[in-house]
Amino acid sequence: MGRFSLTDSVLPLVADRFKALSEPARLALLRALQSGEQTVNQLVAGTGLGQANVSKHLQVLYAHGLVKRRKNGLFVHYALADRQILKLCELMSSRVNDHATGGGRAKGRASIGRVDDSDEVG
Amino acid sequence: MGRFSLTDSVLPLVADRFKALSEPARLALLRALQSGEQTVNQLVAGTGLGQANVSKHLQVLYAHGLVKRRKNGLFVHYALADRQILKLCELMSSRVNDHATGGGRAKGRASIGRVDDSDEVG
DNA sequence: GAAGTAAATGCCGAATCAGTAATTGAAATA
DNA sequence: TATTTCAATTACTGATTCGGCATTTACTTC
Repeated sequence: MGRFSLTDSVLPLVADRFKALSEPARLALLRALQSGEQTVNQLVAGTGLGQANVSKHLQVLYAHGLVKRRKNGLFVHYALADRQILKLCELMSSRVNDHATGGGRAKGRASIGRVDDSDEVG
Repeated sequence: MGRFSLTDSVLPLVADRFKALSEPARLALLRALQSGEQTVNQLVAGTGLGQANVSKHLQVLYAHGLVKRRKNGLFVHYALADRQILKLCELMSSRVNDHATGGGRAKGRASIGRVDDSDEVG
């Protein structure tokens, strides 16, 4: 197929994946899973979110392949599907730092390939 | 600061950034800007979206530092803020491929560091 | 100044989504 | 069997957001 994987047909799917990461609660869950798998109760305790809320967010993460789960008696242990997810989050986090701290003007960090800088509209 | 940039205070900001990418229309706009800067009208023609719609989505992208703009008379030219954005999208796109094609079971692609594989709940 | 074009904004209806409470389902235990 | 506990689901509410239409703003040209 094409050199660019961002075809029309996958746009909604990619958007959906990003949407799965567009909630602080879900990011908090992923972060909590950094150290290893945890039960729903542990995640509830660790994040301070409600049980139903955590459960629903976990369904979303699972449906999008961001976490996997393992059942053991009464408990369901959730874990990151892979570590690449955190990479994505941290990558975005550094972008946030760039934009928030510098207000857009690079401070010497990242900003690969500026296109043009003529003048900015107010 | 910590080794992990995903602190509590940045969670909402990171989530917001992901949310900015969680719309097919906005992804289509970013993709259209791959080849270089374009005016709003060009983007309207290229994406098939309405003018007001495009304009609003561009405001979102701009507010999050994903695109920059340059005014020239009547026209406003938009361009990608940097190429890293596309990297993020393509990274996510390949994840989508992984999950959609394989249904979760890795086909030999990616999937860095599986945590555990005991049994999955239905 | 009047007219025309490009882009942004305001308003509206429809749809989506987060959070909570209450209920249900599943599994261990008495 | 009855009870308890963990997790998932349902129903509901409030808030957000997308998209389109109409309008306004900014700028050029006549």
